[in-house]
Amino acid sequence: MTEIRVRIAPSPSGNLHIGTARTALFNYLFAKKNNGKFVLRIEDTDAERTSQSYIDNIFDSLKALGLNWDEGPDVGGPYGPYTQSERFDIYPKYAQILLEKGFAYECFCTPEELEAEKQSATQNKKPYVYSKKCENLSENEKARLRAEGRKPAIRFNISKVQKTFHDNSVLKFDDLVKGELHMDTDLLGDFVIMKSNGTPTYNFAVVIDDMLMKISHVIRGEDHISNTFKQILIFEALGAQIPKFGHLGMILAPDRSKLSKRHGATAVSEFVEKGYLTEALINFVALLGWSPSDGKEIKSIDEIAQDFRIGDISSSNSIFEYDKLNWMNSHYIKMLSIEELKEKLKPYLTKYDLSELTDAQYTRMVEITYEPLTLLSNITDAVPYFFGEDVEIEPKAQIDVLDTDVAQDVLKEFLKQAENWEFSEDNLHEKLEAFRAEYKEKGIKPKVTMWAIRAAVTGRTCGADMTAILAILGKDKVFRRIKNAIK
RNA sequence: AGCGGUAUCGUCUAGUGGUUAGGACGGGAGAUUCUCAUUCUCCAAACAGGGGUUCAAUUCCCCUUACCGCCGCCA
Repeated sequence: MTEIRVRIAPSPSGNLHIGTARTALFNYLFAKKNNGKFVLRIEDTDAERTSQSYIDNIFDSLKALGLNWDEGPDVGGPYGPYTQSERFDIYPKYAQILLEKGFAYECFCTPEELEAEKQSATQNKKPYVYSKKCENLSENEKARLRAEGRKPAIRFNISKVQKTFHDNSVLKFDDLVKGELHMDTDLLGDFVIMKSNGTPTYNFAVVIDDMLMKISHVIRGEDHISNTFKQILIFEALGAQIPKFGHLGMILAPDRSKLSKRHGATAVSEFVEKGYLTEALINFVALLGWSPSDGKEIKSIDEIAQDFRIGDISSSNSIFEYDKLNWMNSHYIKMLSIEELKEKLKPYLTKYDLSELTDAQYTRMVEITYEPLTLLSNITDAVPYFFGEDVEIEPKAQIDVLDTDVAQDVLKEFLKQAENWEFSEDNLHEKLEAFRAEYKEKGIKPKVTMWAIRAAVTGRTCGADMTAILAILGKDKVFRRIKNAIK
């Protein structure tokens, strides 16, 4: 039995996209489930669009998501290098083999000539297919063209290969997720495998690398289906073993267009900055197309791997809805321990002076404020009143609460009574309960009583547990703020 | 235009030749609470349309429609 080897092959022309992350995840899951290897390969044949910061971002994001690779540019492996730009000496050799076998030919067409072909095709409302006019150039003609200074590209001879290995022009393969797929290869057109500058095109480099790296299963987005037909033909022309293919539906934005910047975050790192937990991201994205056999949706990556069956992946596109992601994120936040939370929340509290709070106070603050968080970043706006001597009063709290006679009365009474209170949480809890009861006697709802205190102390009409807030702030600050609120 | 793919509540999905078509998010109602939130209970919400095949079709086949993707010396 041959080893299961899968790969994720991102192109570093941008930060790691959430869609790429999902593809990586499914590859990872497939490898884990089948005791296979998960390979990372960087596809940077287009130097123009590549940047080191993108490469770093891809590495960091994949790691953060827990999608650790067994072989890759940094960790190496038996089939390296794992960065295509470091493999440029490999591809021409195989192009040469194809040339010699007659499965490829040199093409001297200029961009202008090619453009003209395309133009006439669109004018005649026909799909564009390369004319093959360079297929049978004589050695003399090639020499003449070369003398003109023209550098040839190398094209793959589709029909020649198809005819050599198949009875008719239809090519079929069994897709792991979509079932049997077929295509009339006459419609494909002889595509370039080596550019005139000597670098390979995507379709060629992928095949050479997948072959050399002994990739057994290629799991990728369905936008690659038509490439797959071309790639299978290259495998055949080279006499190589053809991997199994599985094509995943795409992730679409809520408006059913491709998920892009204008829909919000697209890069994993952006989601993380916004305060999404990578565990939530992984869990959510796994549920796009895959569903657990026991119906329990909250699952760790390991649990998902256990239950993973590639054939059960939905073959349709799915829409990326924030509602569920947000719900899931808040769920994962609630599963964090307080110690973990204290650390993870710190990056979002830099605008405050945390040294104002003792560790015990900070702990308590986190305990009483984490529950409503959807994003870790929500903490920023949830806690300003824990810091500084005074507090900013929201207009709503001022007008609806503090400006009322009841509130003014409550505050004055509170000041009087609390003078002798010990500001421990237990004690406050007891005292406040009695305080509320007292006002309830007078026909003032508990809610109204507490609103007055809350508005004066926090500047808001809603927020965390009031007793704990008072205990954390301490008598001095609480009295100071209440006095400020009294007219 | 051509080619390929997909089609179950608004969204992610389960499921079956005979089911009250299930769950989750979101939405609505209520309970709890000092507020927001949490939690709990309940409710509404779907088999794209048309033909077949069959005793029976959401399920199998065909067509239509819609949507997505691909048609580069980008990946």
